[in-house]
This record gives sequence, C-alpha cells and structure tokens, in this order.
Amino acid sequence: MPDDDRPRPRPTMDDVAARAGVSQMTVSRALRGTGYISEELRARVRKAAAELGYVHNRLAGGLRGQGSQLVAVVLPTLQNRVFTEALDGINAALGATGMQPVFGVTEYAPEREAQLVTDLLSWRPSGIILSGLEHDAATREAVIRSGIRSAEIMDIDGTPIAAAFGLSQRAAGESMARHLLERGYRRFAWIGAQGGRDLRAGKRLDAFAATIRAGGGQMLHSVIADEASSMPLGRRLTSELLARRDRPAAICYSNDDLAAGGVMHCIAEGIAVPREVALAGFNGLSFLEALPQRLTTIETPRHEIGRAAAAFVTDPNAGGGIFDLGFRLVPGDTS
Amino acid sequence: MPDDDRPRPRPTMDDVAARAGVSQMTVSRALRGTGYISEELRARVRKAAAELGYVHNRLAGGLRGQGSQLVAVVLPTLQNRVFTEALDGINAALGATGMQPVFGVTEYAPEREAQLVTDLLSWRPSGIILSGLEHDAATREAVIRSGIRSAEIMDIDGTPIAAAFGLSQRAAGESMARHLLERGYRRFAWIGAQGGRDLRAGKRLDAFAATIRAGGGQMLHSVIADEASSMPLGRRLTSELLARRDRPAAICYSNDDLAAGGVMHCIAEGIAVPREVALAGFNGLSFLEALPQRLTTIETPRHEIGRAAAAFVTDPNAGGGIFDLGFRLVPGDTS
DNA sequence: CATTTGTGTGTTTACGATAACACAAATTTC
DNA sequence: GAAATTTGTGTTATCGTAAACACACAAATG
Repeated sequence: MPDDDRPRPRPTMDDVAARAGVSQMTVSRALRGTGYISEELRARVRKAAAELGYVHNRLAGGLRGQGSQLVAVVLPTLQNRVFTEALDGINAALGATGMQPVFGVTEYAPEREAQLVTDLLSWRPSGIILSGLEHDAATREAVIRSGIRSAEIMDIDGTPIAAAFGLSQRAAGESMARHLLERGYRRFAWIGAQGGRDLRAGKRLDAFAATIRAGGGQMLHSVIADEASSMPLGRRLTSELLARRDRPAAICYSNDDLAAGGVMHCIAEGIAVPREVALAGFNGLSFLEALPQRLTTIETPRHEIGRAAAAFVTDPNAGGGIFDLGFRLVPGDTS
Repeated sequence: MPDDDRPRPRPTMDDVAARAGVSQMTVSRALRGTGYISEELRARVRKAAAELGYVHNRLAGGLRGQGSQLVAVVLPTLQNRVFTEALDGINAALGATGMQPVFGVTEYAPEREAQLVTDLLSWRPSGIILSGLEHDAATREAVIRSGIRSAEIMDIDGTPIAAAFGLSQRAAGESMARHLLERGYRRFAWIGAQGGRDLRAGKRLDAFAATIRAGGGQMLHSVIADEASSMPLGRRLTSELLARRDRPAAICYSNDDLAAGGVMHCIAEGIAVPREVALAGFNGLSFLEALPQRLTTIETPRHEIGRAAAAFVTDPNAGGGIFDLGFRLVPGDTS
C-alpha cells in the first residue's frame, strides 16, 4: 500500500504546465478551449492533466474571471413537489451550460430569505432565482445592488426585480371558481396549509373567493392549517370539514396533495365524489392521474418554469419582463 | 433618481476599511468575528460595511483559506421523494454550519456521476455526499484524491469510500419477504421502475426473491419498467399484472409511489386488498397514511440519513465507517 | 514584395480575501 | 516591580487562475 500521509497539495496548472512542457497560460487555454492553440499541444496538456489528476479550481477562476459559474436558487421548501420539480427544471437547463446550482431553503420566512440571499450572493453567482414576487426590501436591494441577473418564479402578479416566470395565481383562482360555478355549485369551502405563509396560495384563495361571491356563491369555510401540506393533512381537514352542519357542495384545496387526501377520505367513508361533494385541487401533480376519481385541477408548467428561469439568468442577452407560462384547467369526472 | 449606469465595481474590504478608518485585515477580523478586536471597532466596521452594501466574496476567501464552505451533493434524481427528503435533511444540517450545498443530478447514469463529481470538486468543497455505494473507478479515485470528507447515503451493503449512512437494502428486502411469508402468502410478484438502474432497488429485489424462494414461495413475475417510478406507472403495471392468468397473491413494489398506484387500481376495479391480492411498498412515504387501505411498507429515515451525512462531512473529527440508521417494517391492514 | 490578418505561445499582473508574523499596550502573575 | 500573558491592530505574502498585452511566425492580400 503506497500510502502517503502528508496531504500533499493538489496539482495546479503550473504542475500540469511543467509536465507538458508549456506555460501555465497555455494550460489554461488548452483546458478551456479558448483562444488559439494547436491540436498537438492541447492533447499533450490534456494528457498531462489527466496523469496528474489535475482538478480545475473554480474558486481561483471565478475570482480572476467574471462570473462564477454558479446560479443561486432560493426556494421556500423542498417538501412541496412543485418546488422540487421547478428545481429539476432549473437543473436541467443549467446542465447544458456547465453551471451549477447552489441553493437555500427559506421555509417561507422572509427574514431567512434575506439572510440566504446575502449568503448566496457571496459566491458571486452569475444569476439568482427567487420564488415569488414578494420579498423584504433588504432582499430586493441586495439583488439589485449585486448587478447580477435575477428571475423570480411561480408568480407573475406583481413587479419583478428583472423577470418573472410563472403564471397568474389570481387568474388561476378565478378560473377555478368560474368553472365550479358553471358546474352549478354554489356552496364552497377552501382548505389550505402553511398557515398563510404561502403567498401564492393566498392569492389564489383571494381571487377564488371574490369570484365565487361575485357569481352568487358562498364561501362557507376557509380552513388554513398551520403545518405543511400533505395527503394526510388533507384527509384530516376534509374529514373535519365534512363533519360540520353546513356542508359545502364543493371543496377547493390549495394544492393536489391536500385534495388527494380529501379523495381518500371520501373513498374510505363511502362519500360519492362529486355527487355528494365535489373536490378540486391545484397543480396537476402526476399522481392525480392514478386516483380512481379524476379531480378537477389546474395544471402548472413547473418544470418549464424552472427551465425558462434558468435559461434567462444564464443568457446575458435575454431581456427581462413578465413571462406568463400559463396554466390549464383540467376538468374532473362529473360522475 | 440617483441612477448610476456604469457597473461600478462592488465594494471590497479595502473600501470598508477606508470608510471605517482601519486596516483591511481588521475588517476581515471584525466581520468574521475571529481573533481579538474591540467592540467599538467591530461596530464601526459593521456600520461601514452596511452603508457600503458590502458583500463578502467567498471565492477569494476560499481560495486563500482552506475549505470553501460548500458541500457537494450528488443525487440520482429529484423526481423521487426519497432523495428530495434526504436533500432536505442535508440542507437542514448544513444550515447550522453556514455551509451551502451545491448539487448535481446523475439520472442514474454512472458516467454522468463521474463528470459531475469532477465538476463539483472544482469548487473545492469541504465535503461531498454521494448516493449509493457503487461508483465508477474514476469517481472513487477523484473523491479519494481530493482528500475531502465524503459520505455515501442510503445504502450500507458494501464498502464506502469513507463513511456510509443508510440502511441495509438487502436486509429490508429480506425482512419484507419474511413478513409476507409469515402472513401465509406463497405466490409473489415484484414491480419496479428505472429499468434496473436503481441499484438499491435491485438489492432489495435480489434479497426479497432469494428469501421468498428459500421460504418455499414462488416469484411468478418481476416487472421492471424502464421509466421513472410514479403512481400512474404503478397503477398501469398492476393492471397489466393482474390481467394475467397466474395471478400472484402478493405484489411487492420497489417503492411507495408504485404501490399507491396499485392500490388505486384495486379500488377502481373493486379488487379487495389484501384478500384478493396483497400489496406492499417501500419507503414509508407519508401519503401512505392517507390511503383508505393501509399498506405494508418499510419506513426509512431519509431525512435523518441526509442530516447525519451532512453532519459527518462538516465535522472534521468525526470518524468514518458504516452507520446503519435502520428501517422499520410497518405491517398493513390484514383485512 | 510590403503589408495585413490569422495562428500559436509566453509574460505580467490583478482578482479579494486570509494566514502568519510582528509589535504595542493593557493586564495579570509571581 | 519585573516577567509573562492577554488583548488589539497592522504588514506582508500568498492562494490558482484568467485577462491584457506582447511577440513570433505563417498565410493571405493588395
């Protein structure tokens, strides 16, 4: 076992240069493929680098050069599929550019967002992707001062720092309300989670309730649990709601996890959906397709939102603005 | 509007030092809170930094100092809750240390893993977290040469580079098989996904099948779809499987998404579970609790696995080895 | 044939922070 | 009261890379 205890320093470009018999700068050019360089030298350098086990040091590169080849991503949570799918989209788009995401999670707390943005900016990322349009003044300020490209995802009802990619949460809430009114329902309830910290869900609820009332319907209940959304929570809240005297004819959930939980409750209790009570979700999560009862939901292009936002922040020429990637109301079974 | 078009350079510690009337080194000490420094100066420096909107440059810090305050994380996919939950655990543990995760996704392709590890190592992270114990020789080599702390998560059946945090996938498969045999089932089928690229699921299947056979049972079918696992896929495969002549008495799925899809199929078709066919999943995803039919599953401490792995790589004194965080078989309803 | 233009390589310098060392002044210790 | 320690601050060297500039020499252009 040829063991070597001292943590000998990692090889640098100078070491590679010495081995290949060229200058350090030539190594830099050869490995990055920039500027003019002969094929022969390029091969020699690559070989020397491989033999030494040379690993590029992007800290040094980023310090000297411009961008750091990192993109900062700030998400409210990793427990909601919506954000992990958006992250997947971001990751997919970055994969093509050689950039890497560094990320942080706020748990829906604005002050953590501010702290996180500061921390992430210290990596001098080439871009930053935030969730939603509402931020602390400090957060906005920090992003603007940084001068880097920014994108805000999921919501477009507001004024982005530079660009917003998502859908109109208000329009989605309104659309759902109109659909249910058209189907003849008049007595509604809403079930949500995250204790109102999810501002996008709040916008949907506001628009939903306003449209319902304007259309002659009633909002009987609006239950927002403090905990994170999940199928079990949806099941429990539905159970509680349906135990009340003034049963709604339709329940709208702030997302599909909750709605699926509602379906489970109805299946378990033998409650006919949608005859006895109609259920509607939000997001179009793929597992809805597997439910025995097809729910009404609104499909959102989460992956595409992430992809587009990442493409935006990595393209220095792309112009900002509001990018509405739309949504699609998917009607559920009527019997 | 005092607008300033030229992208004036971001303030550095020198600027802060000038404004606070101290040396640049004092600024470094004041902001990091290292060494001796008077409270008065510390306050003055903080104030100057805030006024200038100074943002620390960790590229420079990392280059000169040792660690880069980054932890590299390599996951096979973001579409499986197991890994996003582990990521959440990693993130939670890192939050306490001021480190940030940089991550990449391999899509279960070993060669992408090798590339990704090289890319991530170029950030000179203080640690790296990989998924599973099977890697390309190049990947292992790169991690070892880097000299940084590493942890491998989810699996412990094998030899880790430095440390493994997870559970014995074989023991889990065996445990499930024994449980089902005890319940009297003898005719089995297995449903999986990811076309066998998920090596951990493969280990579970091997151990499961071996135990079933040793216990006098038969493995009638073993269906591994090529696509990613999901509830709809589980529903489809279950439907196909149950349409065959030689129906199994029990179906074991490689994870809960697939199993839940199976439940949905049975509910929709009016097939009694577990009387007509028993179903068993793997992972103990929380949504199982919401199903009308409680399935047998094996709960795994995914969040804790992530947390422990992150704690390990950020603690320079922690000793390596195999850390079995266990699993728990949760029996389903029997009627 | 003189002059551009393109190709290939080397030298110098700067990026922005931290470690290591140096040195005063204020305290404590014996 | 001298020596040792603690506290507080500054100076210098350095991390590993890439931009900027310089300089050869070949081929293309007029």
